[in-house]
Amino acid sequence: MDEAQRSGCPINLTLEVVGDKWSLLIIRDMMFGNRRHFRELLTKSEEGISSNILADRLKTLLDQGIITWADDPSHKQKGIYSLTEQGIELLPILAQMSGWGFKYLPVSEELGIRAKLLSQGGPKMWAEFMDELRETHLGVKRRKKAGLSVGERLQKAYEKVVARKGKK
Amino acid sequence: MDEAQRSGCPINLTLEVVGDKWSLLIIRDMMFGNRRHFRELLTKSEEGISSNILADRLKTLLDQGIITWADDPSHKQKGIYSLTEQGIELLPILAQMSGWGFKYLPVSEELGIRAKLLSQGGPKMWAEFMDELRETHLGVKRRKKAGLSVGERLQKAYEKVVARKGKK
DNA sequence: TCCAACCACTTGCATATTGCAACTGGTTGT
DNA sequence: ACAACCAGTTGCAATATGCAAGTGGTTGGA
Repeated sequence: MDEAQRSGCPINLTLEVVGDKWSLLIIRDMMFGNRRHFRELLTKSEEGISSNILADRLKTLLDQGIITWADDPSHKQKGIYSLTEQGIELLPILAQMSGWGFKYLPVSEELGIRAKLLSQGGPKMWAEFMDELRETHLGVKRRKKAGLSVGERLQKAYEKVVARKGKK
Repeated sequence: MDEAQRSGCPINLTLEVVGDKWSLLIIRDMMFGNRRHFRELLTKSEEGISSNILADRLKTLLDQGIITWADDPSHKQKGIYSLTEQGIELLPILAQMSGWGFKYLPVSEELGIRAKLLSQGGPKMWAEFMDELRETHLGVKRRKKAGLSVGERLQKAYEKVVARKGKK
């Protein structure tokens, strides 16, 4: 990793941290797919990241304070990666990217449904989802809302599309 | 450019289009700095992109329908690059990145002031700025609002910080 | 107890992308 | 007529990425 930065512009600095093709996908999988172990991130992602790149990116994200690492008490070798508050606050960026991609790019139906819901839900839904992430990743308790969580709603919608497509 | 895509996920697709270290900086300079010619983008950016990379990225952005190119009637060699609606709608992504970078990264004071204002202004200010961009880049007339435009306000704020820092 | 499967990576090497500097061919203003 | 400006292109070195295989260890079941 190089330390020389190109400029003090916030957009530039953000791009220097997460502006590559993989970092935000790892964050996405941690947020929406609840992938927390190395192996999960490696094998359960749509895109097939290779292990050396994944290792390198996780290291960078750790250094940057976007994720943290902890032992998994259930397994001596497993570690659990968690998002920090800083990492959780990347959600609005992902949500905006998701909405833009959904509008202008050839998104697949099953993977687009989340983008659609998230986009329709707007900042209010994002804030709710971020609160859920704070609970899962930071252990911050929150008041139970009535009905399904945002995470659950997104998951259900995804599964519904997959089921429907499988039937056809 | 390769055509093989990694997945139909909207976030992934967006990253494949603008997920490199330069594309969004070019868009940023077109939006906030009103850089419209090759030479302006090349020399007046904070970061110092090299000409071959700039040429390559402009080509990609053209192919993707994010910008357009037109002759500059005032100069036979000059071309003018403009944002399309699709390009203008990248603003919320830039605004979110800007806000996140401002909050968590070592942003310089003069370059951070825009991020701060844009973040405080929220989606309403972004929408107004996008309307201004539609006027400048697409020729869409809009109703004049009272007072300074968002673009002008951001520019004034920037100049004010620069002037103050120069004095010290 | 043994062994296959799983765990988190690391290593070596080929390929692709980036970055620098110089260069091209043309236009504009004085 | 000539220097400065215009939009790039070219060649090459340095860096980053991607693939496949390997490392050293843990776990769970027969």
